[in-house]
Amino acid sequence: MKTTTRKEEIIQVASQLFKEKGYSAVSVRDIAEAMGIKAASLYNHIESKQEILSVLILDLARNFTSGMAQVLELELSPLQKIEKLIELHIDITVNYSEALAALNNDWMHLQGEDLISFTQMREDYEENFRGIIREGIRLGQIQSRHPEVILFSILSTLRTLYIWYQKRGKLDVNVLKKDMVAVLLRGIV
Amino acid sequence: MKTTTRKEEIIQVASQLFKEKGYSAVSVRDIAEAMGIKAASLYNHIESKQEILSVLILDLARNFTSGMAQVLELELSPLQKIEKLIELHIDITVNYSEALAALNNDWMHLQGEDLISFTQMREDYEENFRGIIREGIRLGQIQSRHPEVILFSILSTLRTLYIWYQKRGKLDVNVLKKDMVAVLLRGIV
DNA sequence: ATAATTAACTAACAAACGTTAGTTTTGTGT
DNA sequence: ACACAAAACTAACGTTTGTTAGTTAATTAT
Repeated sequence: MKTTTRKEEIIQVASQLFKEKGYSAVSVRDIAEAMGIKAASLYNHIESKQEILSVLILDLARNFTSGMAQVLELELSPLQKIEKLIELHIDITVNYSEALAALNNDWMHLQGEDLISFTQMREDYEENFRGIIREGIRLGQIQSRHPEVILFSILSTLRTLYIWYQKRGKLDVNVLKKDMVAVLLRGIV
Repeated sequence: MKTTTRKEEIIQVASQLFKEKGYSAVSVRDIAEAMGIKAASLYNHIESKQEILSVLILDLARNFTSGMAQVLELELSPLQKIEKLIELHIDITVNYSEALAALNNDWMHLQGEDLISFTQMREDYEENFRGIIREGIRLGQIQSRHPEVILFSILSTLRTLYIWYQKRGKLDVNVLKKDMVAVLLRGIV
């Protein structure tokens, strides 16, 4: 039962092109050509070029949001929660690296309500993450540094992992998780 | 003696727009409007839109390259060299954040020889950084983990610092350097 | 076999794109 | 006041952009 609709195919092909050149530099004719059809034919399946971006980014953003919600429900220490979040990011990186590229680089090209709800989700996600770090500091599990520096250092690494993961040929996900947790939490020294 | 030529003004204005929307999503008419002139007038000062991108990115890339060269010449331990490199990135982030955005996000829109020499500089830079990490591991100063994970974790944080630095209103550069070095080298635990 | 649906096609649109040519305005030094 | 250079202008160019309309071919359901 492999049901990939034509629309999903288009979105997938488009996401690969977006990853390479960015949303604005990819024309609908580029997408069509990559699928071996004419540009106009795309519009039997999609409403607009915008819709592709919207689906790509918002679906993934909801993915992050629900992942965060699940972690927050668990009865874990702050440090263990951060570990879970690192694993969440890595899982998403491995499975949705193209959508992740769009989310990272092209979110500002969303329009109207889409842009608003994305920004909101992103803000909430970061705020939740920050809360976990604060709690970790309060409990003495995390160094008493400005939470913002810690949050940023972890998030920026996780967010750009997709660039690096494809380059360094698919190493084992579980090894990667272990190493990332070690480096991000305990440093390199 | 403040000599900012008109060309430099254009490049600076353009870089701010590129930072917000990316090279491809900014038209020469956008740039002109931001300067209060007509698009055609830009061409009294620049050769092409491409030239703006080229100047922005390659100048900065050479900046990184020479910074790395200086660090390599110093008689320092690997760990101290990494500290210097972190400081180099932070200095560049503070002073050239717009060009840094272009370098990070729009380098793939360089053409011909520019693209080749950028890619080469970037590769060399990373290879030098990797060498320092390897040496640190050899000397037992750095944890014996895959150098690639360490390199990536540090570089991705430093490369995206510009996004975060502007948002969290200009905190003191020296404090930032200290905190970044601490977090990146010694972790958060 | 026929009807209905799906998905491709050609042709064209108005708008926006980077850029060129030729001209006029603005500012500076003599 | 005049000459010269710098920097703006208007007008237009050929392309490319996202998208629509209308039509045809291919597939599936009855």
